[in-house]
Amino acid sequence: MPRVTIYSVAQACGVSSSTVSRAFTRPDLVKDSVRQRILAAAAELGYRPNKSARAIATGRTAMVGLVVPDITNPFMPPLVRAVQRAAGDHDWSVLLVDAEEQSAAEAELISRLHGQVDGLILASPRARSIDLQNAAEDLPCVLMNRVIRGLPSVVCDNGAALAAIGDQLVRDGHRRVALLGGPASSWAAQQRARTVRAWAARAEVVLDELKPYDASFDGGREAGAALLATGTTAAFAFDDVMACGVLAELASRGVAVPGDYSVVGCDDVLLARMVTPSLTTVTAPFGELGRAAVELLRESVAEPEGRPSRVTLPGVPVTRASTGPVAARTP
Amino acid sequence: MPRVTIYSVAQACGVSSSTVSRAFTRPDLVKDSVRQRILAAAAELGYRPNKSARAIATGRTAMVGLVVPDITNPFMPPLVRAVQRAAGDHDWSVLLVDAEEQSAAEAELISRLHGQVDGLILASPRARSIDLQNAAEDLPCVLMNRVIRGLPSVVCDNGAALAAIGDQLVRDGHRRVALLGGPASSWAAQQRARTVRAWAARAEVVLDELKPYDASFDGGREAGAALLATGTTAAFAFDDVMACGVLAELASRGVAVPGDYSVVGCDDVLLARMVTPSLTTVTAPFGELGRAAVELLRESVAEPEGRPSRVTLPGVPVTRASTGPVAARTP
DNA sequence: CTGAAAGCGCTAACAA
DNA sequence: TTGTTAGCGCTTTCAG
Repeated sequence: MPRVTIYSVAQACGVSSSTVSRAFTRPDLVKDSVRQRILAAAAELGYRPNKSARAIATGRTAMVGLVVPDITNPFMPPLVRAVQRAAGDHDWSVLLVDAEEQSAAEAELISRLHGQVDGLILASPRARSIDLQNAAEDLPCVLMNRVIRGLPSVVCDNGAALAAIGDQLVRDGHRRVALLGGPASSWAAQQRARTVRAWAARAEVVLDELKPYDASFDGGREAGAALLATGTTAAFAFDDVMACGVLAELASRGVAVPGDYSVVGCDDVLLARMVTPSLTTVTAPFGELGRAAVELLRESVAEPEGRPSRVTLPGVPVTRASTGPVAARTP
Repeated sequence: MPRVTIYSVAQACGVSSSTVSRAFTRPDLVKDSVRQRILAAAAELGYRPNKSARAIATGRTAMVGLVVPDITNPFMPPLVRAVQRAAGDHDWSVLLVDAEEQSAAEAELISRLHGQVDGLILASPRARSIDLQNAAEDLPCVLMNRVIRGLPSVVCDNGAALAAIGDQLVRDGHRRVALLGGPASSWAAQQRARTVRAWAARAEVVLDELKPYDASFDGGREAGAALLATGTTAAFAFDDVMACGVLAELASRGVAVPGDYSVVGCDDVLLARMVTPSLTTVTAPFGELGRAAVELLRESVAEPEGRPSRVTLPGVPVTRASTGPVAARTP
């Protein structure tokens, strides 16, 4: 069974291969009647344009590389979905690369993608800025959840949402809250810490910044244990996963949430709804983040030398069951 | 800056382009000294083989399509990672396609991949068997967690593990347990139901099969509510996600787990450790599942007409905090 | 609006 | 062991 190509279709229609090609890529250049005939014959024969051939002829692969530091982090799947959907809207396929938490390996993985994809979306990359900048020399790149000089990026600004949740805490009587920072090297962690600090200053709340914990469930457990010694009545965790660890630790120590202690997460991953109590957190606009990233990447592909854009999307506060009024001190 | 191709490298070395090509693809056919020279020049010039060109010349894209029904299901990320790692070991890239829970769309998505990938791994596909069989006509396919006549597949057998957990339940005094089946159309759900039934018969335990619930957190909540009316003291949930829903519902109704009721999940996704109490469940051997799938796919690509193999890997029981002895009836 | 022809970068006989 | 020569399937000038 010989493969069906533009030539088979052309022959079947009595036109030249170029006309068939045009019928698919520049339909406006082909007379209506002819185009119809071609499309019909193509469908009939089961013709599928060969992507590789097209790629080699045009220099475009119609693929975008999506590099994630850790696909098992619940933040990623919704993001992957969003990116993929947005990419699909432009007939781009997504080549997924999971760095398996090896930040040092990211650069290497990225360089492997060269020539295979038209551009890269780097979701919360952990590699060194310099390596990322180098990677971007070769290939259009868009960052998500990180900002690096000279590169386009889309980030989520949780400042207002965290402040709103903080204000509610204050109304609930909390006067002293803890901040559980994420890894010091994480851009998002720095960002969130900064906005929480700013809020605390404004709200005249005492903020206890605990040492950075790992952005993981176990990191959260550690943090949860440490929390108890602080005299705080509420905590902002770096993200939902860490917050879950805090919840688990508090539960194991018989501390009631939100009765005795309030916990705030961030990102609103699926998990946030699944734990008991469900987490008060900040919903990341996954869909829009993905769309924006793809949009920026298209710009960057179209105009590699253009000035890098930055898109900032606000997170949305959601109050659930992990926060509440400070318990009346019953001695 | 002209792109660097085998020709640039050839010229730089004073050899022909084919020799350069060989130096990369069939190094054994090139004299050592020459190969060294070529590799050095290539590195110097920053040569990267163009995948599309190679694909069009060889008919192989070195890509595998990984189709998942729902990337946000926590079962998938570890599987994606495993497949990707195994694929990478053979220098295959992974094109990820998330069907976004639209089982009807799967077939369409699959057919889009035709020509773009050398083969397909379909993880827990929900499309109709006939559509999947048709897809496989065009393209080597391997199924995961589903068995369809004529297609190679790798599945996880949780029978022994579930039985072991069940036996422990019996030792803990449980005499009547519930089975929360997943969606009736799910192969895995049928499979699990079957093995639990078999165990119950053997163990002489009364099994209450509740109507199929959605394999989701909310499905689990519903199930949890229904459970209370059954007179059972323990339940096998279809998977961990559903089990989490059950936990949440029981918690909200003041039912202590495992004090008043025991809950068993399945798969051991990250989530299983994060909930309180942590879930007794069956660990799926993700790494091996991924490796096996890639291995079968390679066979299938090499020998499209070969008899389809089947690999079955056993799940491993893990006892955590969601199961325990039946509470003494205190009237 | 359509066809002829020249590549895109690489591989794979076939010769040498 | 190496070079020559055709392609792979598609796009894209350039003529017509």
